[in-house]
Amino acid sequence: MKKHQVTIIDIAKNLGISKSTVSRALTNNPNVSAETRKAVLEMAKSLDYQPNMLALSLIKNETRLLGVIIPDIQKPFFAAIVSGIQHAVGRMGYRTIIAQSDESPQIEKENIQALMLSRVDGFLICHTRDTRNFDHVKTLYQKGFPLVSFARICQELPIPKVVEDDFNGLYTTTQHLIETGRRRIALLAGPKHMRASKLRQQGYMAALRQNGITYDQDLVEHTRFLPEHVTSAVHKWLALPKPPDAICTIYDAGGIQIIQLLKNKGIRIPEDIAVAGFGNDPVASLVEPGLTTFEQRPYEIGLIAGKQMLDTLKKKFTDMPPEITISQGKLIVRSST
Amino acid sequence: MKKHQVTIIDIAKNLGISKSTVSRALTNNPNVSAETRKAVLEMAKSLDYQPNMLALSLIKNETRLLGVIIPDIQKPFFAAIVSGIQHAVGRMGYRTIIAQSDESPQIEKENIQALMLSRVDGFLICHTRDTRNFDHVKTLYQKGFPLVSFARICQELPIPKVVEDDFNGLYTTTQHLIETGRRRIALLAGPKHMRASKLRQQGYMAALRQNGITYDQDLVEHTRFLPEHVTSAVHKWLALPKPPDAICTIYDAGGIQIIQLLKNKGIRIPEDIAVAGFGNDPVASLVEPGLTTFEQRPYEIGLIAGKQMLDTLKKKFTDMPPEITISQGKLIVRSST
DNA sequence: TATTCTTTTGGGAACATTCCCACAACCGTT
DNA sequence: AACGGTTGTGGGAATGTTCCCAAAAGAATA
Repeated sequence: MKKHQVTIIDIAKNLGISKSTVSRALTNNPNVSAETRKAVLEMAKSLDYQPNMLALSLIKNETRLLGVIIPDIQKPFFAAIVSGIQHAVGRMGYRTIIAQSDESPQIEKENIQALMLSRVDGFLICHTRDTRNFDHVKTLYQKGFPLVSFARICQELPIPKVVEDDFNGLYTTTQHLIETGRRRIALLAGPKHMRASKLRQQGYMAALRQNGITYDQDLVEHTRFLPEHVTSAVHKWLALPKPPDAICTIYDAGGIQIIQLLKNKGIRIPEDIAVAGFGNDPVASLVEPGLTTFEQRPYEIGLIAGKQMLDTLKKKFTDMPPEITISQGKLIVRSST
Repeated sequence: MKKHQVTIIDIAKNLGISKSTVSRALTNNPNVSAETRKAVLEMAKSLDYQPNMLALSLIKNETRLLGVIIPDIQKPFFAAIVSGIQHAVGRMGYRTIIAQSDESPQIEKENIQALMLSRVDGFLICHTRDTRNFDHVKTLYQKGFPLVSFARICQELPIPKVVEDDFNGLYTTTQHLIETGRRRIALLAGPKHMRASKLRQQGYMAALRQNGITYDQDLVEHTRFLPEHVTSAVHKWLALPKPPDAICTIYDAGGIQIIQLLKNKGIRIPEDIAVAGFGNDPVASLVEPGLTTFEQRPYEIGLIAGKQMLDTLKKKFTDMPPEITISQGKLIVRSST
């Protein structure tokens, strides 16, 4: 079944020369006579020789493979980032191994350890919503692996980071809601410990403060991005003596679910309650009414992250501590507000 | 920067024993005394030894890496398949390198050649919508690479194939439209040479025939899945002396676009024209009206394809020619029909 | 013709690991 | 005491490649 693979030694034997000479001919080394090179190239072609990258990797200790750790490839946001990363690093001959953590910190850790053993040349990591311990990434850092952190970043290491326009996104969205006459604006946030959620909430609070609206703790709910959390948050808000006249969320899927819930209850959007999201997922424009949302460009985030990885691999960042890069976004107003 | 990596030779030197013995202790080979094994394990731990999979791969000529070739990871259909594949093969310690062809047959070919050089252990391939020449896959087959073809399959090789419920899907959908009183049913198909498109069209035609409806060539349009093709098809149909009272498509994105187009023209759905899709993309339930569609389970397709790959790797299919597997679907009726 | 310089080639180490073979040490049996 | 068996260990080949060093062959100079 599996026949002997053709090696440079086979070429050498067939031509009665040494493997060193064959290697030179194949690698464009100048120290070969023109006729020898020609003979080697022809023989390589006729034997259908394929270089064995494994042997090369072993010598150079470089695989040209990058590990990409994401929670879930089925989320359009992550799929777009992966696409961006691949297009950025593919030009330089790097391939990516995608590993999904399924939002489990344990699996995230296992994936990283497995890819470390596979000797990938670097890691691009987006943590699970529950990752709070970063020891596994610190180990990577100590071992000298090039690292780039994106979206849900690790702040405890001096590595390149690419994030969304968190603060500004919710600041702008909240500002827009206030400008359209809303005063009791609820916020569907994420896990309390999560950096992006905290920043987005700060943007929301800053807009309220700037417009002289007092912050009402009852109008802010924290979720772990699960549908049941959204349902209970909405029910809680609707049961308030003074229910909100607008709800903004830190993620589109939550906004879309809220639209469905409110429609089912016969509540008019945006007349009774306005709804806004974050991210501009492909679905945001398809729901009825269209979801007002702060656009993010995940593909661009991937491109930037990939670029940063290439720079790190070229050791451009030997001294200067790598900065955090914010991918700008903009508000897209649709009929939900 | 990059310090010397710890090898079994370092362990051997530190303990004053040979590398063979260290190797045995580390691989649970029985021919080591209990005390030696203990000493080796402790030393390995204290030196933070990490086995080098590259060397192992070189010896065994096996990387535990699989190449997955898809057109576009940003399409939910392919993202779900990838997820299924990963979960199926991950259990057996296989990792996947995802390569996107961006619907370009040329890039598809280049990706396959690059991954071949990287010595992946097998390929799971979904071709571009324009791939008609399969020489690159035949080369792979001749070289003995395990192959699995899914969704847009290559029919010219005796390899495992996993496909959607093509014929039945459009047969059932068309049948449903007829049962709800439709008589002039248009079909938005795909490229003429594409197997899935042909089969789906056959399902559509079979349902018409069985109900005594004569096939009208004017009601069938072929697209390359681009939005502009959809627009011109719809315009053409609406300009007919007797426009259709239903439109079914072989992909959800087309159906959704048609819904938008008709709504913009003030045409009522489903009263004036009913619309049906294929695939049950996540968005199908979110548009208004909800898109009736024939559900496919891409995650399941991925699981099956991954399973078939594992079987092929275990050489289960030495003799029997591998069959084509059809992932069953079912009609989901929503308010667009 | 001898000497130096350049070009081309071959031999072997190195990368990290496993596996086969040989040998030593120890044990029990005759 | 000699023999056969088991158990633990070391040495070296093998995987496919590159790279360094030495040497051979050829060309150019004195």
